[in-house]
Amino acid sequence: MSHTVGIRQAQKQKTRQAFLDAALGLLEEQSLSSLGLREVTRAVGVAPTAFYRHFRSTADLGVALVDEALGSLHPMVRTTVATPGAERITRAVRLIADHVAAHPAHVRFIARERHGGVQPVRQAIREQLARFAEEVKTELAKDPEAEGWSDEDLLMLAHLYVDQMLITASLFLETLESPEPSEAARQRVAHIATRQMRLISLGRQHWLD
Amino acid sequence: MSHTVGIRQAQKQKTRQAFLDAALGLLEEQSLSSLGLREVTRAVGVAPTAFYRHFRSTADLGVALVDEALGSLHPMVRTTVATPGAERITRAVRLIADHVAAHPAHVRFIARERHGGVQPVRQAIREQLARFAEEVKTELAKDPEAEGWSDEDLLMLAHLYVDQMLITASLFLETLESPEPSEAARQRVAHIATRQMRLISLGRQHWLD
DNA sequence: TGTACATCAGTGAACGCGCGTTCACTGATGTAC
DNA sequence: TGTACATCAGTGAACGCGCGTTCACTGATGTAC
Repeated sequence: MSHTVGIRQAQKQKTRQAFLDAALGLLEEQSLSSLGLREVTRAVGVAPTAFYRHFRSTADLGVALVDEALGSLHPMVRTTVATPGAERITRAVRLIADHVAAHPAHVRFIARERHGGVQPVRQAIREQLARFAEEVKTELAKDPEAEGWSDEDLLMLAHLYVDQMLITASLFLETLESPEPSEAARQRVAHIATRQMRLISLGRQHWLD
Repeated sequence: MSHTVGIRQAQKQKTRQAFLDAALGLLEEQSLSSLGLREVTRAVGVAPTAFYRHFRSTADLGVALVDEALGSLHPMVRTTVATPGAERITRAVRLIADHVAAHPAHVRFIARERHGGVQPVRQAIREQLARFAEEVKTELAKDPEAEGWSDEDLLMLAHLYVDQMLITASLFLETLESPEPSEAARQRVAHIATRQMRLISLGRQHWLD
């Protein structure tokens, strides 16, 4: 009764994932526009031509990586922003810190390629970030504080939060990249990020004064 | 009496500048980590080996580009932030819009390589941005509004402004890159950026409440 | 269950090409007298 | 001002190498009956 995927298709998925993992590893020290197809296949341990069974080009692989890196993050961001009161900022900063610690290569990839040299990948990231902004806007709109706010202003604020989250993620990343990664450095970033978001929230509270 | 540079040195400077200009052009559509040495010399119209008379590597050239792109911007940022009152934000947004319109390739380069795949270039950009933040902090400290603020909080705020300026610059850039660059799109970015900075300023005013 | 054929993920050889770097060079510019 | 030597920005040939892409292939998996 239960439908199994088939050995062939399962194996194909596995190889595809191996391509994504290998590429992500190689992209820690270079950008996508210099990533070679043969380099990736070598890291996976297959023939160069096998690449074409999965992706048209490294740009195509890059777009797949964008979805992997950001696709599953939407519900978590939504939930975090939906947290009421002062706890929202604390949770947001912790979410970012944990996510960077758990998936540093994904975060680096997004930060790097957001303005990188491969147009379709930039586009894919821009679309994902626009989705995040829309979702943050939707959650912010539910706050009592959102009363009297125009849709336009809420979206402006949502973008401010999303950009701020990205900046914070990239600062956490730098603490991991440093020769001597320290808990103290992470605490410092968390401290600054928390206060920057508090300052923005304060601005929000007095926006309609 | 006047000291001329010498024909040889003047010619060398001219060639060096041709390298920088050519590289900047090529970097509109790729990132530094994929920029080839031969590609640059071909664009300049000299032999590949001439490159080594000026730079050790393309990474070295990248660092030179960082200084060219950001080095001369410090006095302008200082003056703008020193503007008192509500005019400060208007002037800052106009400064950014004008700078992006005048030097789009420089702005794109900085946005792209800030998190790019070439460590020395990332480092150079980080140092320049830290200088900007310090300078903004110094100017902010002169405001009456800065009374009661700790140095740490002023620097936190300065970073927020600097990051915000970069985000705005990169949004102006996107309006130029779009297939149909419109004055309306630029106005929209200016409008949003102005209100985002106003919101931050509002937060600043109520920080010590 | 068994057989005969179709599909298709991964192979391996081959291609032409542009890459970064080396080296000894040339000839205009600079300098000492 | 003129001469003899030094400097050095740019040259051009040569190198070994890895690149992306093509093609016909193999053999395990899937499917029809």
